[in-house]
Amino acid sequence: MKPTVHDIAKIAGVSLATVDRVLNGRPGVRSVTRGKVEDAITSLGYVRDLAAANLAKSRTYSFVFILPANDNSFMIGLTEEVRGAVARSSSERTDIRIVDVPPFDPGALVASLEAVLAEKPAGVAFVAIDAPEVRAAARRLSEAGIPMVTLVSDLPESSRDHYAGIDNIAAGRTAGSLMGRFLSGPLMDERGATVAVLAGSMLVRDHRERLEGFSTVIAHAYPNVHILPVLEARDDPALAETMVAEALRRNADIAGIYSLGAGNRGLIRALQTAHGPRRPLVIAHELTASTRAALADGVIDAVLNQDAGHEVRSAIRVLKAKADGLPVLAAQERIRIDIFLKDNLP
Amino acid sequence: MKPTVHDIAKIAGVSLATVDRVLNGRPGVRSVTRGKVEDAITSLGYVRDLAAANLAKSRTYSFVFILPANDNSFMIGLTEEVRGAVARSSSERTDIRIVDVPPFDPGALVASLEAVLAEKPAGVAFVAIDAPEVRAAARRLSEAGIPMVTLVSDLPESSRDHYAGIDNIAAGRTAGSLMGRFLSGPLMDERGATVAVLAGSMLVRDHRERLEGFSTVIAHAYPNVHILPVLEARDDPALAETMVAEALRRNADIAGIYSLGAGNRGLIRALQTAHGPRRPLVIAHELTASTRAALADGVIDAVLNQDAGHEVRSAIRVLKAKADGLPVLAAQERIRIDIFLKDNLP
DNA sequence: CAAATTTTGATTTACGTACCTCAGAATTTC
DNA sequence: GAAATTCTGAGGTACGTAAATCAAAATTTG
Repeated sequence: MKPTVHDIAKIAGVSLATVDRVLNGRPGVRSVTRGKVEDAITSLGYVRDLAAANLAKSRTYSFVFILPANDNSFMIGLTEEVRGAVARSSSERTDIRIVDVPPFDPGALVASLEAVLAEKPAGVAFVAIDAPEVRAAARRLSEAGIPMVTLVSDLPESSRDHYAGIDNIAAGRTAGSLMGRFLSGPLMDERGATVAVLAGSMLVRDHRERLEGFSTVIAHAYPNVHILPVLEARDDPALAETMVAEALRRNADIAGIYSLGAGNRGLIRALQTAHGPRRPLVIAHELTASTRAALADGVIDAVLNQDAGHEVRSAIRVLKAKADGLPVLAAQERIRIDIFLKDNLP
Repeated sequence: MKPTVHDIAKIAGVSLATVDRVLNGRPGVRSVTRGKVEDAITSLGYVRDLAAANLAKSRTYSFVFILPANDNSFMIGLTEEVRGAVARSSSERTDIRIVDVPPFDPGALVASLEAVLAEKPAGVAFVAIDAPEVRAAARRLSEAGIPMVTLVSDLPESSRDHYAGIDNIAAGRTAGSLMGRFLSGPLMDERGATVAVLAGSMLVRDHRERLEGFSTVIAHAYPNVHILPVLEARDDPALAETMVAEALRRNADIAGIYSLGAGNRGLIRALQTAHGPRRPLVIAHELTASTRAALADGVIDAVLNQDAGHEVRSAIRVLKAKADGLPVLAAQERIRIDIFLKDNLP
């Protein structure tokens, strides 16, 4: 039988009230008595029954998710997943609020974080922007003892407790490796091959890191692949379409395209209307309705994906664990880089 | 405020005891009264608080995991993950027992299932063997109302409630697609390329399905890739080593190897000692210490993996949900086919 | 040594559900 | 219409913890 507070009281020779005072750090216990109780706790191997404790406290975990109001499919999907968690909140004892912020705007994010700080929730998740003022705001939340998880884009060397997202350098490296291997052969002659990179913004850390990983692998393992200057389309489908179309027109020998950001609808349209000598090899990020269709049609060759649902569920689990001072299961919370070819589409 | 049993009693104009009788299907309620209570339940949108109910029942979920006593790294890792779950069992209200069975032995598996049936646990997970007698034993468990989850290898069209494992046909297709693309070019001349397949046993469904997916893609998309007759090494490292060494000796022009089973230690040893004109392209299954090292060293080119930890945690979640008659979150329980290149090793 | 203060014990209520008993009411059966 | 049977209500205890009150004991302070 699992030991209970009653067992502790019996073993320590004190009353239940004193055990409760020790367990919940309430005042009014001499240190000798506290010692006896603590000894009993360790000797019995007591662990508090969280379900019973939460029931007694009639506790709900109040969490805030700060999400950029970006209209690309990935962010919409992410928001949808958070909504799903909101729908499940009653059975999970959570109370999740979604706060929208303008995208790519450090000031707005800081303002939201400050507002959140005032209401003292049990935890906060947000898509980070890598800026000093955001880091400072995060520090204030941390000092207020509010658990914090970054979603999708990280804020390293900050006071956040956890990052629920993929390793973007590894993702970039993987894309580079696939690009190199797929190009070697049919699409590459002795003079090498030219590759274009389409990004959202080099201000966002995840995009920078993907590019870094990609470039490193290409430079080291596939030296005769040349990378063109990065096209920054701000994750905007329309802008992406014109930029890619323009690039394909100028450079007829583009053999591969790596799209490391969002807004792939535009990329796909540009690819479908272009008619060069041969179709370029395309690797993109995030499995959405449009990239999935493009993959099935052979317009895109591979999609690297991060599972938004997993990220959201993981963020919630971690926030709960941190709120309770419990350890997290690292293996369960690692977000994978999914690689989809048309053969393993779910 | 979430409605409670007290609210139902108030709204329905009955006592708490009657509400309890209706909720827990106890006898002694006239159908008119039952109707009033049920109306109140639906109108209030009442859902029973599982945590409180489990506390009141001081319930623990007793689960049995039947695992083949195979000594390859994957099965050892799987068992390890179940052990981890056992370690967490006190905080998760589970009581998990591990039962070992001899591998590839339908009779032994049936005997274990029968033994499990006698003790009436709250759920059973097992690595299925695709045989009629196993299907029959599963039916008996199902008729006894015991939730059942197949792990790693499925028993389709049976009475199991859920399969916690990957889509092996898709895995085989993915391997075929990677093999075809990676071979096209440097390793393939006009005459095509020869590929060897190493399997455990064609008696196990997951191996058959992987081969099926692989062969289909090769036949359709890469017709000038020739597949040699399958080598069946019973997931035994020693046997695998001799068979692969022998095959490489006979067939100097093997350009690729697809290892779709376990026991890759032997394959790797054979590859390291062989010295043909050029290293074959190798795609294997399951990320273990040895395949990971081989991937890092460039002896293996890609590893398809199923996350044993995810499978075990998923099986437990699903068994719990089934035991409680709750729905499962399909997206959360889908086991991914992880693709690892040396660039995205975790 | 008395007074003030701190520490401790005993007891209670609560969280939301399960499960039990017993008495009384309603209904059915004869 | 009485007896037997079936329903229903009222109330309690339990699960393991939280949190409160109040009195009694121990300790410290003056």
